[in-house]
Amino acid sequence: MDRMNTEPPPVGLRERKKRAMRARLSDIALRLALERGVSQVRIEDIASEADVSPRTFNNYFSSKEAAIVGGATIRAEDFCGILKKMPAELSLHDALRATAIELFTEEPDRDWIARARLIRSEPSLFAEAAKADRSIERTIATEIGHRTGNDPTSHFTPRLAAAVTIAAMHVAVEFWLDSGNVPLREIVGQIMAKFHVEDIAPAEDRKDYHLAPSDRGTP
Amino acid sequence: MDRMNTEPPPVGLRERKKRAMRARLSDIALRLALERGVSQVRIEDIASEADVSPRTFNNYFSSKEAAIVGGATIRAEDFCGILKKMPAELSLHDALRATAIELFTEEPDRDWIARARLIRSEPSLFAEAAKADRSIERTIATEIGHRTGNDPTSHFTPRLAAAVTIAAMHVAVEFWLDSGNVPLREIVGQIMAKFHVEDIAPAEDRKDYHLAPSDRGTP
DNA sequence: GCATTTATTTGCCGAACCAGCAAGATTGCT
DNA sequence: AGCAATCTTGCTGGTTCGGCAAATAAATGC
Repeated sequence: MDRMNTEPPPVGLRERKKRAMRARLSDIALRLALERGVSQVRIEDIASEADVSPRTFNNYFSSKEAAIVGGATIRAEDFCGILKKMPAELSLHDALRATAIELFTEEPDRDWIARARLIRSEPSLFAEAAKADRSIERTIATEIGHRTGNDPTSHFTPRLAAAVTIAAMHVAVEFWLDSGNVPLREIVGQIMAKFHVEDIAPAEDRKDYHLAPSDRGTP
Repeated sequence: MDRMNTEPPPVGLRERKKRAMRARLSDIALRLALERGVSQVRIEDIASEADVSPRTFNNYFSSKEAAIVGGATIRAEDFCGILKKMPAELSLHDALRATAIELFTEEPDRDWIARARLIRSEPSLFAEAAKADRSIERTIATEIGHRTGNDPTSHFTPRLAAAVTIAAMHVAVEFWLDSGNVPLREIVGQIMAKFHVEDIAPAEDRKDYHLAPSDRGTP
């Protein structure tokens, strides 16, 4: 009866608790890492601050590095969401540039900045972040392929566009971290204007890599 | 007197043994990982095959992942060496493209291919490789800065050029691994032609931060 | 040569990581 | 309230990885 509205649509209370715990562990991990340095943080420390057992921590994250980085691992959908809304008239590169800029319209908050700096200063964190980036790149490549009407499996253009875009955003963030108080979106805009990825030319399709029908068995 | 030629210039016997051991451990690690899968290889296994103690393994590599990936970590100097020799008349992008192509003139051997595949299939290895790539990227960025006559610290162009070039080479390799028997250098050439990084324009130095007069015209 | 210095190998150790397992506690649904 | 699904937790064992110091090997000096 009156329960109809109270239904747990995508978010049951259980799911929310789970996400909250994940976020909390991630926050604590980040804070401790900033205070003491990554190597001086033990899983036990994080767990005890969160009032859970160390074992529980490992149910959420497979390493402290994953916890520290993990909070920032939601961007791929954002990017794709924005890209999807870009008018079809735009060239691929213009669309990507606009997307990247829009992704950073609001300036990052303190935590995001601190995390970004930390990731770039600690190789173990950088490695962890790279793992995440890999799947992000694939997601974006798929979306680009969707937009340009071809499949990342048989054409490299989507993959290339995704890879260079991500690389450019990384450079932008890194440069921004080192520079003064210029808005990040400015730098992103400038950097995305400093290079150019070609949209796929329908003519030079799969002809030049004669790998069309066969191959592509096991990657 | 006659000692002048016999001096141990870069290579003492000690140094050679060291490198040989490093290479041997790396080879064994790779082979075992290919045979059993990375997670089924223990440090002890590698060490015992190499007839050294496990402790010694850790003197050479800080993890088995590092050992597996480590063999392929010499490329930066190669790239820079080739880039240095590129005629100054070439635009930056042309130079980078030519460098990338030359870097892959000889087709990779079996081991290289196997390692490349493995790295791309195992996240832990991919992460390790990413760590290495980071310093490679910096080295290349410095070299590019040297060529274009500006400092990666105060300008983002060298960093951007390095980052997108590396990203492109990765895409090329990955695509090549999945595709038939097209020469790798072909794919590298095609991919490097699908995008373009601008050489730095001496005019738009650091001034244009935060004024970006509708970005320089892109044709 | 032989002694000295310098670098490497090794064993021993301990702190820490991390996943499987099964019991106990929570939550969701009816 | 009762039942099923899920989450938490302690326990555990295998593994990692670096510090330390003694033994061993290589390079240097005399």
